[in-house]
Amino acid sequence: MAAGEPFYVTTPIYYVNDSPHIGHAYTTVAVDALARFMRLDGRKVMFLTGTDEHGQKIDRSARNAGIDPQVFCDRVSQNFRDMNVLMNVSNDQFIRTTEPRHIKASQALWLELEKRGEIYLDKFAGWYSVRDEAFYEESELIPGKTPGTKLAPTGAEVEWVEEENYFFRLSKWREPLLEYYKSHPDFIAPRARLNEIESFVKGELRDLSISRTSFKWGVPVPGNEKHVMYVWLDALTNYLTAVGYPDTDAADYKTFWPADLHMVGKDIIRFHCVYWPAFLMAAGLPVPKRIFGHGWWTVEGQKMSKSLGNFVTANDLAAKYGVDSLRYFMLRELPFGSDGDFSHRAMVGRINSDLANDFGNLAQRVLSFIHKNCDATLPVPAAFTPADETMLKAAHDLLPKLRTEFSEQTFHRGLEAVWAVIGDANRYVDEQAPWSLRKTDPARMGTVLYVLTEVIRQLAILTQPVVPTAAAKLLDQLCVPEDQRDFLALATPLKGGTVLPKPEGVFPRFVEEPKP
RNA sequence: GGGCCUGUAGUUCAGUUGGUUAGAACUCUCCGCUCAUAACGGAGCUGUCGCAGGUUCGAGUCCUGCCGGGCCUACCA
Repeated sequence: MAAGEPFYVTTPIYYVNDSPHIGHAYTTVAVDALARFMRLDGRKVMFLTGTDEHGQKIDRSARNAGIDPQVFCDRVSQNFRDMNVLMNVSNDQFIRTTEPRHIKASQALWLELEKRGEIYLDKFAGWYSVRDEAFYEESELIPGKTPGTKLAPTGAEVEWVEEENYFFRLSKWREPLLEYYKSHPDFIAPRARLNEIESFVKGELRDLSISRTSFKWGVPVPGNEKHVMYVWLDALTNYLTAVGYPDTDAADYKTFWPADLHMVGKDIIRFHCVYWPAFLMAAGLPVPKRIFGHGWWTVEGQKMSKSLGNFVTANDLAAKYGVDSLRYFMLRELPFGSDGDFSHRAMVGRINSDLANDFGNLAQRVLSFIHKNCDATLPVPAAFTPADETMLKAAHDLLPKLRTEFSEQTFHRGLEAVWAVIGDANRYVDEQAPWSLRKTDPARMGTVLYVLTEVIRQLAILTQPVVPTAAAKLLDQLCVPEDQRDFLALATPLKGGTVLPKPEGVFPRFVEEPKP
């Protein structure tokens, strides 16, 4: 991949009806790790996240709280910004769908679709769920608790709605979508999601209702102010807004569109893999390169829900386990894309085994040895032995491997590869036994310590995307200047003779609170 | 009803186009080391690879049926 090549990656915009929980943190952290990786690899990155602030649900929530919807959105949107700061997220932009630039972009996209004959006005009637933002067939409904009421299959309340709606000619895009999936086999990931989407599109694709008249909290439809735009049309457009649309001559638009990756939870892949590319094709705009639908976390084996009261916020977890540990856990614990379980036991296992014992202790045992036995000075190496070369090569071979894994979002495999080298390094310490060499061959001891320190430097540089704070501390301890921490710097080895500060552990063990 | 995915050591998972004694990590046991965050290294233990058939010289790996788990989607009421 050429240096300076653009990389545009997004999280979904989060619906401000929720407060940030582990699921939001998960998506954002994955994208953050990817964005950091690409920046370190010399790519020109645009990392976008933000909040989705329109729709009837929000309107009602605000009204229930007795406040203006905009005030409500301001308040809740701030929670997501706070989460980003807390989780050490390096987003380049934070977009809100209530911003003027976004309203402008959404209306421009609407007008473009209208101009191309992709939108028509029709009468629509059906059972509508405010919570799900969706219409249901009569046959799908289940009886509610009180006689006469009906519920959606999701358990949400539905109401009979009759209104005049604008429709998008989705049905027309069935074939082009199927062709696009076929010619872009990496468009939908993981693979299993592609099958789902394909079978959905192969069925009957109905035209999509894309406006509402029953409430006002949304982007007004240009030319017909009785209507506001369907929230998903409004929401998806955020990815264009952020790069300057409708100004297709804008520098950011030209650089970054189409997006390289939209990372989303598996619940919203249909909107991203069907509606979004259809809107774009219909508007004559390029389609994003890839949609990744990741899985869900359960908590201690149970589905997370408000009613069960096991709702885990990002704040709680970060406070309890630490931000780096949490980030590492989320990306390492399960194959990225699959569902997984978040348990205290598994979390502590990762912290203590992988971070503290393997990586943290490797750095500590080496650096502290240098501190005590080499006047705190990094030794100048003599000629390398085959064992040294093997050790160094293992570290050098990581970057190409990580490039592959990160570009496919198989973060767990990338981390596994890094930890394999950490294991090699721990073995190398034992085999070389610098504590014995200290008495028999101090020069050789120096070379061994140098090799280890150099390997630790590489490991620290490579783990920055996942554990940015700890990796930075480690690089500080190696006296690596701030501008020597990108992947290009991997090729420039440490210079012997540097005086190193007294080392401190960067990954503390998690110690259980004694039971009272 | 149709479709997709899935069921492998106590746990979480790998197992490439079917090929010699089924692997890793964590846990556990023993041994070694003593630089280090009671950390590191080595060895070992545990499996009828969901069940039953079939194809094959040979199947965890392909086919059929059944059982269990998850998901998408349709329809009748």
